[in-house]
Amino acid sequence: MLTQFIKLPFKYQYEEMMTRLALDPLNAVDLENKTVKIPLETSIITLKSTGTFEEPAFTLTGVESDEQLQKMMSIFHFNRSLEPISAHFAETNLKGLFTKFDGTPIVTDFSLYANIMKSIIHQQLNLSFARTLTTRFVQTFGRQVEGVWVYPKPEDIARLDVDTLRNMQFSSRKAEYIIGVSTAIAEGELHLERLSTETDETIIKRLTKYRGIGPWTAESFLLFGLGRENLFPVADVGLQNSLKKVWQMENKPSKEEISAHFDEWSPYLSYAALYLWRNIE
DNA sequence: GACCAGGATTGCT
DNA sequence: AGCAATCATGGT
Repeated sequence: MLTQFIKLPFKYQYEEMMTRLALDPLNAVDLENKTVKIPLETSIITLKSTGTFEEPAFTLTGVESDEQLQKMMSIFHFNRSLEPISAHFAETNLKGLFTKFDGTPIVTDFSLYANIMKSIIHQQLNLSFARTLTTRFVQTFGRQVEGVWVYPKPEDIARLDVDTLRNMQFSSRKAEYIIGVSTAIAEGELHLERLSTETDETIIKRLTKYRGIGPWTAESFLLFGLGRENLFPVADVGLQNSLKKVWQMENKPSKEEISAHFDEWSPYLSYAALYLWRNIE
């Protein structure tokens, strides 16, 4: 396919989104040229911004199939408008946040397996060390396509032993989780793409059966793997801290104090979470 | 040096 | 069902 041209009928914070992507050293982001290279299967697709916040426009090069095009549209939230979401939250107690961060999309990870691995690695670690570990993981076991790092295949990770990861500063428990989940995927027992058509509840139930995948990781899969719109990880400390700030509280709010607002924020709970995270970046 | 971090599991009441 | 200890290590 030739170059694709895309125009969006809604406001979109491309530069801000790119800056967030650039926080992960594995992402091939070029802020000067406003491009990012995305590895899909064996080819690299380049996204470039040619528009503005008010009138977003983009070019896509390297797309080889309609399926890849749809995948890109989905990853970057080009296929659904952000306007109804802004309108919805303008009537809620998060109005200020949604004014301030208007046009922030949910950008999903580039592969479902990458999402799960990244989440397990990030569990309980501060962001900077978590990124170090993730980068080390990908650059040791993954591969490069046209200069862009790609996560390894589950089969490759399934073959590792715990000590290999331990020597790379993974805890043995984290190493067990990573190898165990990768093994289940490699053997076909856990098929993430097939699972992705199920309901949120079913997916959480299925995923949390595996050692190393708890509620936080399962919810992260729904939100940043699949881009599901209506969930709020109440157990996430970052969200608790953000709400404490927004509501000007002495202490972090309890799960009950948070979930009391779910009716008000639904059916876009995920955006509430995303904009709250942005509030503490 | 304590305490926390975009948690999860295990074992104990 | 609910709590506490445990896990490894870097950041503050």
